[in-house]
Amino acid sequence: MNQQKFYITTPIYYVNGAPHLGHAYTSVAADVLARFKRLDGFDVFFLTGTDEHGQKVEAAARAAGIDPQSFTDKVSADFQDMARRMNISNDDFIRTTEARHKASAQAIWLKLQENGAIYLGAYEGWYAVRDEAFYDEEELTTGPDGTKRAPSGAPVEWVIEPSYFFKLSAFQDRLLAYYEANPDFIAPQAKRNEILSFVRGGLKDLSISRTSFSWGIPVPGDEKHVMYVWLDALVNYITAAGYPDLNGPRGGYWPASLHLVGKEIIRFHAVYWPAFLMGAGLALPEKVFSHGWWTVEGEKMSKSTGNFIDVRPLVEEFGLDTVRFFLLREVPFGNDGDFSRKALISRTNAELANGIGNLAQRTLSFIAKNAGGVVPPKGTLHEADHVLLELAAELPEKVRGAMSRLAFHEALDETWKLIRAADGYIDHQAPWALRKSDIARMNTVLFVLAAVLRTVALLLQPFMPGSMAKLLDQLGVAADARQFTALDTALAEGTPLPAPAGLFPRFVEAEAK
RNA sequence: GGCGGCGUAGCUCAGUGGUAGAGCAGGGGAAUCAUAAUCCCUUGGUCGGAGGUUCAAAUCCUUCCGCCGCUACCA
Repeated sequence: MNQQKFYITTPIYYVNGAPHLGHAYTSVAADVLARFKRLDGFDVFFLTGTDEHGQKVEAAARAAGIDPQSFTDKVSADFQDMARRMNISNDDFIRTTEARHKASAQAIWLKLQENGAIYLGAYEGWYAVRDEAFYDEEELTTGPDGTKRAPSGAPVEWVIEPSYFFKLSAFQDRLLAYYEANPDFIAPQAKRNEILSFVRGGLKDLSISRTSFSWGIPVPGDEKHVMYVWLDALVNYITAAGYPDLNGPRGGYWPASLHLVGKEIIRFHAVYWPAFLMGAGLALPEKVFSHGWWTVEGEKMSKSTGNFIDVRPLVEEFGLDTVRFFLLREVPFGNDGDFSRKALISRTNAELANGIGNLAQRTLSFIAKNAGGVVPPKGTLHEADHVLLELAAELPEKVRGAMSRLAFHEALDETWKLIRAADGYIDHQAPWALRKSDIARMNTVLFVLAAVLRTVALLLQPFMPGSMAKLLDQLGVAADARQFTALDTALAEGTPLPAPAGLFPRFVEAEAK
């Protein structure tokens, strides 16, 4: 069987700081999509990793008093720990300091050179030796003695340094034609508009080598230069597919189906990266999706306030699936949102504890006590049963549609409509009354509820893998019957069920003293 | 300045020409299987302001006000 391939990536995270909520968000979103596609029968390759070169990393290592490689080893390990603790199902974790990546980046450089997309020129600008940085004319101030100074106060001088350039300007028309021919390449729409406007405004050639520091991949044939970090970094996506040998076991995954990125790096992925690929004669990714940023308790996360939050303590306190759910439920993907303790508690109590948790508990404990602890026999279906089952039968396509647009919150919203409908159904059918009057009818009602719960649990697996595995266990669904194809088969009557146990405890905030 | 987005119930948002919607929060009632969870009913908006097109506008046009994003070579 030739499965359809789905290759999804997170950005590789820059190791000059520790992992925080923003990184976790991208990874969880990518993970949910990867899991969804696997359950839906795709051959998925899911990549994440760390971006480890560049001046900032070199400086951060120096500040920490260790060599850059030891420094990046440490920070990269922390990102890998976060991925593990968030239950991220990546198939590979790439580091740009790995030999396979150096080989790939140098190979693509040579290809670009061979294709005439690279030339040696000079980068000119106002440079502050003290800051080791270039500044724009507008950023400069004039000191009391009439000399130009950087915003930091450091003196600047006009520096001309040799640099290799990528002929980005030559790709403007081809990029615009590509955006035109592939209207969904950049999403959401507002970001596409920004990129279109940027590219239409004219592209300048891009300086793609540096001589002012050495922590990077050497330029082949001119080792005084290291490669510009973004060229180095972006290439990771194709390195993982085996480049320069795309005939290997993973070559079939290229081009990537989806690059998930934060909105601050959309340009690199939607302009530079496709241009590099065009220059190297390689296929372009199908889609780049830019998601929004989180504020925390209404405050922007920033270096100056130091209010970056690590999700790991939150996972300890609230549970992993609760945090995963909240991240994708609270805010439409693509929008900015606010992460507040109050919202996390009220959202998860209302929808997890009181919603699916309570529905599962009331159904399963009723079955355990009154239906012999097996999936009850289905009798004749009434109108109300058909209505609810029909709603459940329509859910997979609704969720699939939402997921294809990366509308996670919409997929969850549709699922919760069914959960609320099931709560209404159980109240109206009142199996606790049927227990005394009509056992066959009671069993039918319980069967319908169990069937609906199975549909919900199967579809929610990507979002909350641990909790939904528990729920499926409690519904007696075999481990090999949890792919989405199982949605087409009926729940087996008479299957013995284990004792039910709570899924999502209600969170009660400890009284402040 | 240029380009783009947004402004709809207390909150978060859906709704792109045909009698204003959802969830949460608020109010009233019911039920008791369940994690005191659930169900039913309900309060609440001159859809940022003004003008225009149309038989009909939250939805199209003009203008004004407010908020936000992009406007490249640190990543």
